[in-house]
Amino acid sequence: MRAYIADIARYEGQQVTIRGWLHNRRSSGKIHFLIVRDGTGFIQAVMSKAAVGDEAFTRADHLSQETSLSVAGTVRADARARGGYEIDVSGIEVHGESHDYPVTPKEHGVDYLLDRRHLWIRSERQTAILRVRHEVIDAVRDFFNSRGFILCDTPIFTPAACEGTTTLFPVQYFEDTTAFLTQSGQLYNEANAMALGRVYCFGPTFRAEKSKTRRHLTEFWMVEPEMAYADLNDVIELAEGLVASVVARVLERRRAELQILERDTATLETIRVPFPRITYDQAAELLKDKGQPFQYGTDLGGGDETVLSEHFDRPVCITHYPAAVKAFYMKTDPQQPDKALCVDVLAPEGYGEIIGGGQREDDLERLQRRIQEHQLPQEAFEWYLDLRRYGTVPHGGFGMGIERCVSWICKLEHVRETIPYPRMLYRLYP
RNA sequence: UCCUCAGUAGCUCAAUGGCAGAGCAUCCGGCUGUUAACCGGAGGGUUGCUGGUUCGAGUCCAGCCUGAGGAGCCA
Repeated sequence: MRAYIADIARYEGQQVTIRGWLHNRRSSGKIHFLIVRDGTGFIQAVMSKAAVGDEAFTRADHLSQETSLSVAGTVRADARARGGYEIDVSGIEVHGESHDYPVTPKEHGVDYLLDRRHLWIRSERQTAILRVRHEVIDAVRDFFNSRGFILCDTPIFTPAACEGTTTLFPVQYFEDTTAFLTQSGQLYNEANAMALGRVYCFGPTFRAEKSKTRRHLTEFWMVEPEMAYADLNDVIELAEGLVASVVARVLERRRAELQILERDTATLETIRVPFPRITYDQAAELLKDKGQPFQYGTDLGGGDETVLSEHFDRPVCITHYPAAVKAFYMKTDPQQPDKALCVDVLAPEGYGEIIGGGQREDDLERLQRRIQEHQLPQEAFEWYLDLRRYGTVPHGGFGMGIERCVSWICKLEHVRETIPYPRMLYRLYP
């Protein structure tokens, strides 16, 4: 009977066949220990000479790492085994040999591994991360779907910049114009929200920033909800609910993966809404108290975010940034016109920004003025301005970076391990 | 674009300006409970590239290439 390793407990005492790959092998004269993986997990298959005979035993002498094979045998509970079960082998069928597999059980450098990312993802650690990624994405979808949000995806090819063209990838294909790869679904999302009320888009995003840091990718995935008839407080509550829900879901369903990653889950268990909220001004005070060199009026830098996110034991919401450092579509605060009705959510443990969003400018004239101030071509935004011409309402939303979120939940050193094939400055292969 | 660091066997790394080394991987042999198994043996090198200093350069100097970390910018 075909069985998956993840379900192996169900088959105790039964004869099963596992179809997978050889992860590692240890041998002595009359016994082979074969670590087999099938994508759902790892299990040790024990092959003794007495049980399978000399010929079959000798044929297994040279099975090498990542040989694809089917292993038939009896499932046996064993306290010595990781996972609690082993398979006593009765027979092996090899499907494809594998010689000199490049990713050995020993250490490798990052560059070496990234050049072999298509093989690296077979490793226990990488499969654990990719399962957490799957769970995060699944939890995000469930969160919005269960709250009545409609998935309404936005285009990848866009005619103009969301916030200027300097960090966009140009595409030469369309007649008489240069297209760009999207850096946010934001503007289209606003149109969708005026049609469907509460919407979200979820897709790849492209940033042509010359960023070389552990929190940047040139191609990453972002989920962006947008709500009609919503103010900044509604946006913050939605963001808090999403983050808490995603963390709870991963703790509920992917504890084994977090354990493989040696992730201390204590700091994740405590995450409950509401999150602490501070204004930009309070953040500036806090940075000053902590001796962080910080120029009031500028955006928070990576180091500033690290200091702030280490100060709180859960994600922290930072609101009311200076309008000057935020995008043109951010609504300014009527109480203090130099500040924007925006929110960034910083993940704890030094991970920094995972969410950015806020309330959008819903007044036609103020929005036109902002477009001029940012020296953007108004004709490219006429359709966007229509949203203010035909039944404008207060509305808002945010974007959450999936890779940064996964990186924090798994407590990784670098976001490049959170996506199957990372795209970075100087990294396009494989 | 700028700053810092790195590049030596298939991989991870050593080597005071003086014979190019180890562990793992591979191959051969041994071992019936191993957990990155272990023990013995063998093969494996244009020290990133170009030039310079020197009796002698993996090592010092200059330039270049490739990568990593960070800055700016951002999710």
